[in-house]
Amino acid sequence: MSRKSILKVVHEGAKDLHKVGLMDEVTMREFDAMCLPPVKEYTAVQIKRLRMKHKASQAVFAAYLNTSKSTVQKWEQGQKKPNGPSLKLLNLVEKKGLEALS
Amino acid sequence: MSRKSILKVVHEGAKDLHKVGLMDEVTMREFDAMCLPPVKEYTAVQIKRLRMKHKASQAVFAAYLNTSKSTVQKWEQGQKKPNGPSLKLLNLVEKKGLEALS
DNA sequence: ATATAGTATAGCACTTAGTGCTATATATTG
DNA sequence: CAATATATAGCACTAAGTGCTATACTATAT
Repeated sequence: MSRKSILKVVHEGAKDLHKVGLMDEVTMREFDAMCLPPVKEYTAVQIKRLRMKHKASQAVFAAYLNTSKSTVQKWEQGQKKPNGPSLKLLNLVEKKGLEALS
Repeated sequence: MSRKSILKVVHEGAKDLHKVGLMDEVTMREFDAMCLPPVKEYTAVQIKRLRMKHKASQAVFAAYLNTSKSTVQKWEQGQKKPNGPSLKLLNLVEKKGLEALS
């Protein structure tokens, strides 16, 4: 059994506890946060591939992420690395597509 | 007729053009980007309200946004303002809930 | 009553992402 | 050829972000 599926099962169990009233809302939220999928990091070329996969120019891609064109350029050239929230957005794009940011 | 609905109608028309083949994928993406909903700004207290509305502690909220607890604190105290990508995430939370970031 | 744990506020020092600008190169299209 | 869109590149500045520590306020449990 993979580590991932173990987490999933435990999480299901926690949701049951919540239904029965043994775990309140706030604690439940805490638990959910601990089960958040790890945020993946990207290399410069991976970012570029991700963008082109969605047929977006640097300008358009930047618009979706609400950042500047030059920032996207620096990511793709490896001059700068996207910080936490930016990485989160990149992960969302990979998982759910650009439209998920609309 | 509101400006918003005008944009919506024009956008629908563009999608039709796309279906008929008069507008290619790339151009379509450009168009979509221009129709992106404006990203709303938040005051310190608005950020705090948004977080509490979702029954999340500062630590949990930070985890969802993939940022640090102290950054969330500074936002809520008005010491710092969330940058572009962070604002985008806050907008997503308000529109689709915290779970949308999973 | 007091100890414990979770949460929130506050301040400090440092690092680096982010921004804006300009310039150049290259397709690509009219 | 001219013109537009796109991408690469470098520079200088600002401010967000991070990590840390300390304090205070709950609320719950012992």
